[in-house]
Order: sequence, then C-alpha cells, then structure tokens
Amino acid sequence: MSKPVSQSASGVAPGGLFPPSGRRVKVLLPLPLAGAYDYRLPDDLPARPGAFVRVPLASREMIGVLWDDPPTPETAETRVPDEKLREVEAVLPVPPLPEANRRFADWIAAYTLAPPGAVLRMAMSVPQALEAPRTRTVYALADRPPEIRATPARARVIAFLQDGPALPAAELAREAGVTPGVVRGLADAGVLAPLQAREAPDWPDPDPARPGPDLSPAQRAAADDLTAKARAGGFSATLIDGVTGSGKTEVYFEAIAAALQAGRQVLVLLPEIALGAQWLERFAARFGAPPAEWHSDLTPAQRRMTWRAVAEGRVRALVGARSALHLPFPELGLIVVDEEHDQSYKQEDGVIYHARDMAVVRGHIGDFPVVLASATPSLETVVNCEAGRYDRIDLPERHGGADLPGIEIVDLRKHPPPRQAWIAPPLRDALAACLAAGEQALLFLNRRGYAPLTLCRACGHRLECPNCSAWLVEHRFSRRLECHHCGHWIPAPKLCPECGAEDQLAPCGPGVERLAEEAAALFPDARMEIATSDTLMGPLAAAAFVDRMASGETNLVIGTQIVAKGYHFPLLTLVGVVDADLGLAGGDLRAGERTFQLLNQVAGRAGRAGRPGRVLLQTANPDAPVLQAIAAGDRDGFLAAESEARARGGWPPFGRLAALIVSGPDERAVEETAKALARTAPAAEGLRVLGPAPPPLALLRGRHRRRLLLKADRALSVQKALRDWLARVKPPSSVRVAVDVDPYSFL
DNA sequence: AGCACGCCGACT
DNA sequence: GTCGGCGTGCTC
Repeated sequence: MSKPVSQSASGVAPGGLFPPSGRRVKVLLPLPLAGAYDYRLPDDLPARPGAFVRVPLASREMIGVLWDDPPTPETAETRVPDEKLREVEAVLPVPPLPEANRRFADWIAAYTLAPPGAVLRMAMSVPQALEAPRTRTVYALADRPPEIRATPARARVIAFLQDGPALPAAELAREAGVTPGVVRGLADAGVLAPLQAREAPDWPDPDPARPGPDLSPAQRAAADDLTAKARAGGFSATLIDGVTGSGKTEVYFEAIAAALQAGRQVLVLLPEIALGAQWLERFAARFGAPPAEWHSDLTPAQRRMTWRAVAEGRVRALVGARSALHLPFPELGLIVVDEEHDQSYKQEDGVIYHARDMAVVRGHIGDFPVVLASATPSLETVVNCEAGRYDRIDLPERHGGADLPGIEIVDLRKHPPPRQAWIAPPLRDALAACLAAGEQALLFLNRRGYAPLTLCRACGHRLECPNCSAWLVEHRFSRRLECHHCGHWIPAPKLCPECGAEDQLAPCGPGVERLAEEAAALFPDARMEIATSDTLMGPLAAAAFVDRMASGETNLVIGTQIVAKGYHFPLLTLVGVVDADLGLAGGDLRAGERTFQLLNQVAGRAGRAGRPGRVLLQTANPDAPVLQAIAAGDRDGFLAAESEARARGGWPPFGRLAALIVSGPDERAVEETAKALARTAPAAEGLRVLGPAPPPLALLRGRHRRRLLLKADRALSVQKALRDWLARVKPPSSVRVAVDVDPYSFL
C-alpha cells in the first residue's frame, strides 16, 4: 500500500489525530468491479444519492455516483473497515443521476450478470459532461459606453446588439458584416462588455400543440389508445403492428405529442442504420423542430452538450441508437422502440443486453408507457402480446396506398445463371424491362466486398484470417483482402502465400462489388451505384445517396442490408434478392425469423408511391417454409409455425437460454476451462447444459473460443444457476468467461 | 479501466 | 550492474 493512502485513511492531518468525521457512503465507480465501494462523505459536503462525486482510487482520482445503500446491510466480515475508507473529495456540479437510472443500472447488472460499474459506465459515457459547463466569451453593449467616434461599421455592430443576442467576437463580426478588428476596437474602447456565457445553446423545443396530420380511422383509434396511455402515465408495453406504409410513425408521433404535452421527456430508439435524415425530417415536420440525437456519429462536443441538456431537462425529445437508453433523463415519460425486431438492438460486447427488452424494463421502473413498432415483429414480442403482457395494435394497410409488391420465387435449379455469374435469366429480364421503362431497381446481396473466398487453383489453399476462423474477403476498390471480424487486412496478393504459384488465386462466390461487375456487363447504360457500409460512411454520404435515388440520378443500386432499412425510395419498382438462402445457413435459433424480417424489409422497398412493385427472390431451396411464407405474404402463418416449433423444443421465448463463451489466447487453457465448466454444470429439474462446443468462429480476434449453453424452463431463474455455477470454477487469468443471457448470436 | 509491482532480456 | 518489456493483481 502506498504512503498517501494509509495517511489519509488513518485520519492523520496537520495538527494531530482527529476522529474520522462524516458518514460512510456507497460510491459506484464506472469500472468492472464487483460492487460499490465505501467512502467517507465529509459533513460539509451535502450530497444525495445519485450525486456525481470525485473520489480517490489507489493513486488516481475517479468520478463515481453516490449509490443507494444495499437493501440488505452487509455483515461485519464483508464490511470494509473504517481505516480503509477514503474521503469523497467533491460533488460535481451536475444534476444527480436520477433514481430510475440507478435502479435501471442495478436491474441490468443483476439480469446480465455484468458488474454494476460496467453498467454505470454506459450511463457515464461522457465524463466531460460532468465538469462545470464550459463558458465562452461573448460581447454585449456596455451599460455606460464611453463616447467614441461613430463610423458606419461601428454603428452596424451597435445596431445588431441593440436587439440581437450577445455573441463571441468572430460571430458578432460576421453577423454585423464588419471585420473582426472593428469588434475588437469597440471592446478595447469599452463600448462592448465581455461576458462569460454558457456554451450550450438550448435545443428548440418540439411543439406538441401543432396540428397533426389527418389520420385514418384505424390510425385515429391507435393514436387515441396511445395518447391516453402517455397522458395518464403508468407502465404499459404496446406493440404497433403494421406493414410499411400503414402509418406507424404518424401514430406514435401522437403518443409523443401527448407525453410532451404532459411535461415529460421522450426517447425514440431506432437501429443506428435507420437513424438518417429522412426520419429527422418527418419529426421536424410534425413538431416544428428536430429532436436531439444520440448516435455514433456525434462529435465529442455534441455528445457533451447533449448529455448535459438531457440531464438538465432541456432536451425534451431525443432519438437515438440503443445506447441512448442510458442517458440520465430526469422526466422520461415515453419510450418508442421503432423496428423493434431489429437485431442491432442486441448489444454483443461489453455488457450484453437487448435494448428493446431493457426499454420495457426502463418503462417499468419509470412507470410510463413503452411503444414497440414493427412491420415484422419479433416472435418474442408477438408471444408477449399473446400472453397478455403487452398490448397490441394492428394497423391495417392504408387504402389508397401502394399495393404490396408481387413476390416471385426464382428457382435457381430450374433457371441457373451462367457460370461465374449470379443473376439468373428471369431476374436479368426483369431488370432489363425495369430499366428500359425508366424505372429504378435494387439488387440485394448481403455480402460486402468482391468475393467472400479466395483460393489457389494450384494448391487449393484458402486465404484465411490469422486471428479468426474466417475467410478473407476480397475488396477490389481498396485492393485488399479483409477480415470482416477483426481489423486484419493484407494487400491483394499476386502469389499464393502457400505454394507461391503466380496468378492462380481465384475469387469464389459473389459480393456486391462482383455483382456490380456482372450488372455493368449486362446493362452498360445503367446508372449504377453500390451501397454498403463501405460506400455510405457517415450521414452525409448516406444523405447524398438518398438524394441520387430520389432524383433518379441512380437507377440501379447494388446494396447490402444498409439499403433495406430506414430509407424510402419512391421510384423503386424492382427488387432482386440475389441469394435468399444466405441467412438460412448455420441453423441458429432465429435464422428463419431473421431471414423473414430481412427479406420482407427488402421487398418493402419496391413499389411505393402508388407504383406496383415486383420482387424476385433467387433461391436454391424454393420449398423452404420462410420463402414460401414471404412469397405468399403469410407472415402470421410463418410466425405460428415458428412459434409452434420453438414451443415444442422448449426454446425461447418458451424457455430460457444463456450462453457461456469461454475465450483466451491459449486454446488448451480455454478447452480445460470449458471442460471444467461442463463437469460442474448445474443439475436441476428443468435445466440442461449443452456443450462445450467450438462455435463457428472458434478463433476470433486471436482468441480461441468454446461455447456452453444453459437451457432452462421459463419458470426458472437462469441468473441464480449461472452465479452458483461460475462461483464453482476459477478460470486461469488468461481465460475469460463471458455470459450472454438470452443469446441471439450463436457465432 | 488504469496503474503499480514484479520478474526476465538488451543496453550504458 | 540498470532500464524497461508487459503479465498479474488491486483499487473502498
């Protein structure tokens, strides 16, 4: 132990020994520690639970949150001795973390088995927001300005400030149309007075009183239900189930208006990919001001100001990706989870949780309604509705809206594409007709790059990632082979790295880049564009792409799932799904459901704005139930069959599942730990452990992996079983055991 | 998460 | 002989 620690802890102060004063408090630190630490809060520091405090920790300082006392006081043995306590140094000038956020963090930690501090870290993602708000120097007219020589430029500055806001020198000069020197001169002369102003401009409040759009009778009924819930408060979870174009957004906008009118804050969650300009514009059109935003493209300054404005209640409505759930809303009164079925709500690293489910928990804790919206609701949510846990609103398709696209299956066994090509004749002909008619088409292939596999014709060697059990994907634009799981890449080689043969490396299978090559050869006059996360980096690139689509500048898009979500393309009439079977391989629990949702969403891109659309699904398994259901438009039939199968097997949502992922750089040590876990697996009625088994990605980012699966009856708590189980096995320090409660990915 | 302590290789 | 690599372990 270092000297400063023992000194301060024993109460040695200049002038002698004092009995320690102040009371013992819990401080949760944003670190993956087992629980909150005890500190001494000096009597002269007033702080209530939730206060952000600065505390010493080992040789440094940290910011933590004054946590509530645990419901069961600890015993004398587990209690940290008084001598070890160090002092809370300061209370930061920020509103405290609201009670609901604290209970929410506790709940997530208990459910996911994550350390509470790791959960808190998500709520404290912007430490700079906790410091005193930054100020900037602005200039206003001085109270008693001295007499100076009047010039036209000076007059303009003075005139501007007579009814304009105080501004920083540079902005003031720009607004008044003078050079910065004029402003500086006025300031030096004492005509302008410098003031310190808070940097954060207020967010314009969305105006809930603005009249909404005309709603259909079904929309009106749905909106009335939700506005009543939002006005009254109290927990409820409601699914809005309606196809694209049924007006879900307009309906939940009414709920938002009601919550705002009731003086509550509102949070809308969207998948990151759908959080584009189009949604923001719709919100602004309805409420006269855009919402605040929270997503990965924010700058650090935007992040800091937004976090603070949320905490101070100055942000009334915010739209964000899943991490927005942890923002410190003091008056949250409604959460909307749009595209609730979307897999991106499942966070897969760090604290592993499902944002849709946690949104419902947050509503429960905050005692307010939660609205889930989707055209293809998840089976989880549908079952929750059937069980009466969630309410359900069905929105029929609007009359006068676009017809549902006609969906046709192209049997690749009957209509094979030419060698080294992937567009089968029926799709080729449909594309030709569509482009000839001056319409727009989308070729969908959920695979980035040129080719997913490169192999040597001479020796058969496959180019694999050294850190992951995965093939390297060729990207022609960047002339690289890239691993899509870690950051690894190599320049596209000319020689086989195994046998040294020259020009024998052959691309196998298609990616969007290769498909574009094929399409360009078939339709040399098409105005083609590739849309993937590689080509649409950032909101600006995405917005520019949307513009080119809306204007018809682009008439053929080759895209991955990025085009399936969030955008509306009014001129698009043909969608070709190049490989409808892609998502079905691997046989994981939700492969069918996921494929249904994705294909349905892609198909929904065709034929809006009144034009009939056409969708062609290329498949080698035309009899697969998912594809039959899509083609027949029989979503409910598909869900019923899927539900039946899962109920029979005791799989979620009819049973509980938790995965243990054992990983480490040393394969033997990982294997040993996995086996030790299997040996000590809990044995109880209604509980089974499967594995260990190497997952499809048995090597990921240089770490070897094994998976075990705990399957339990719905009535059982998997958390208790997991906690007891993990306490029985002490893995070596190089091996990590991650817990994924309710796993979605089986990789 | 940091940061210190600790125990083995290339330097002044 | 020391500087320093980052493996391991602790922080109320």
